[in-house]
Amino acid sequence: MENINEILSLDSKENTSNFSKGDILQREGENCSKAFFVKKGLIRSYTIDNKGKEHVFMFAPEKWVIADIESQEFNQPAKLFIDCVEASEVIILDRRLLFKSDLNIDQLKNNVNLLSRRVAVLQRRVIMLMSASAKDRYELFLETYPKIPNRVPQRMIASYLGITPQALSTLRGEIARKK
Amino acid sequence: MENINEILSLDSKENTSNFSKGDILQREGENCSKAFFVKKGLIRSYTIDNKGKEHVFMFAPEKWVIADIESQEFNQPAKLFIDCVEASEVIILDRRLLFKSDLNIDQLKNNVNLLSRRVAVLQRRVIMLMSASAKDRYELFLETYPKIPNRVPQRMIASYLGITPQALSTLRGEIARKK
DNA sequence: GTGATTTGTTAATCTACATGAATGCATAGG
DNA sequence: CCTATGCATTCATGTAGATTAACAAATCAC
Repeated sequence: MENINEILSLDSKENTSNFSKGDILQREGENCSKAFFVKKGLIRSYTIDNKGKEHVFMFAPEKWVIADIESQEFNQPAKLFIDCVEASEVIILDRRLLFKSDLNIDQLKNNVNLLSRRVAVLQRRVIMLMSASAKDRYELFLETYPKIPNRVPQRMIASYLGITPQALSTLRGEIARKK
Repeated sequence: MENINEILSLDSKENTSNFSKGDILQREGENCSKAFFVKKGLIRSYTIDNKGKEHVFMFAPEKWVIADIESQEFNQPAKLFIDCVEASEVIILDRRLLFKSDLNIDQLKNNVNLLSRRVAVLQRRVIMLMSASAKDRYELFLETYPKIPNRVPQRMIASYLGITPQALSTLRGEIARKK
């Protein structure tokens, strides 16, 4: 969701809110018509499975948008939690504003591009999850989010990769030893 | 990509082509501006990793659309192969027609919805790949594609699930024994 | 039809990663 | 300041699924 000119132009019409580290913007089960644009800080979305285990779906550093598109699209209560990894400044957008209202052709084309980009990123992630080892996935994470590894606790990175913090620790140990 | 009225309306302007089982519609490395709408039959997309192993990305039975959106979006040569699991009748669409040309507002809104749906499906698949066991993934596959399990070779289902054919065979054995 | 290749199944062994527990550090609250 | 809780790391052990191999059934080529 890199092209953000349009979103920023909505800034004046929408609220910018400030949140502290750990604040929860959306809980599982809630009605979720909101999307969150990160002006400053770092937020993440995640599920909690039936064994109580967290699975980080994505991180959103500055200028990224985060939303529970699956639940919105199927008109279901939220499947994802969204909370702040750092203190953050967030523009809260109504999803209907982004996708449904009386936008003009250029805005709609822009949205088509935003969504295509999102599909592309997810396609890559699915292929990666199916075919790559934990080490390869860690390396792709570093590429995808080059600026955030030192801002995110190890356990969240592990959760994003689909492995345990212990496995990530061992992995990092091996990588460090090789260099 | 369930809402297909618009696509079907393009039918007359576009070519319908017939393919035999095994025919390849797109190869890795090719320029890929096409999307494929399946009128009849069954096609799939997949990657081949650097160890020569296939990973099925998705199946497209009747009325589904398949395309390598990642490569198109980033203007790269195709990452995905696309071929026919069964003899198929396919409408070949130019991606630019679907996403880029002078469409009217309703058509663009429709495309936004198609892409949102696609994002939603991929979000679900990512979460599933991260958190679910092979057995759970198999059950979700049966839900996602209720009509095709008997039309697709086991090895392709295994590949879609991210496991080996042997593991799937054992799994199916266990499920059958329990019933 | 016949032989050859591909497919699905079962079983033995191997391995990447999970799980559980112990330890040293850090950060937070009183 | 001290204690408590959480976090990262390491190690011992467990396990889901990979790998390899063998074989039967199905499909393909001719």
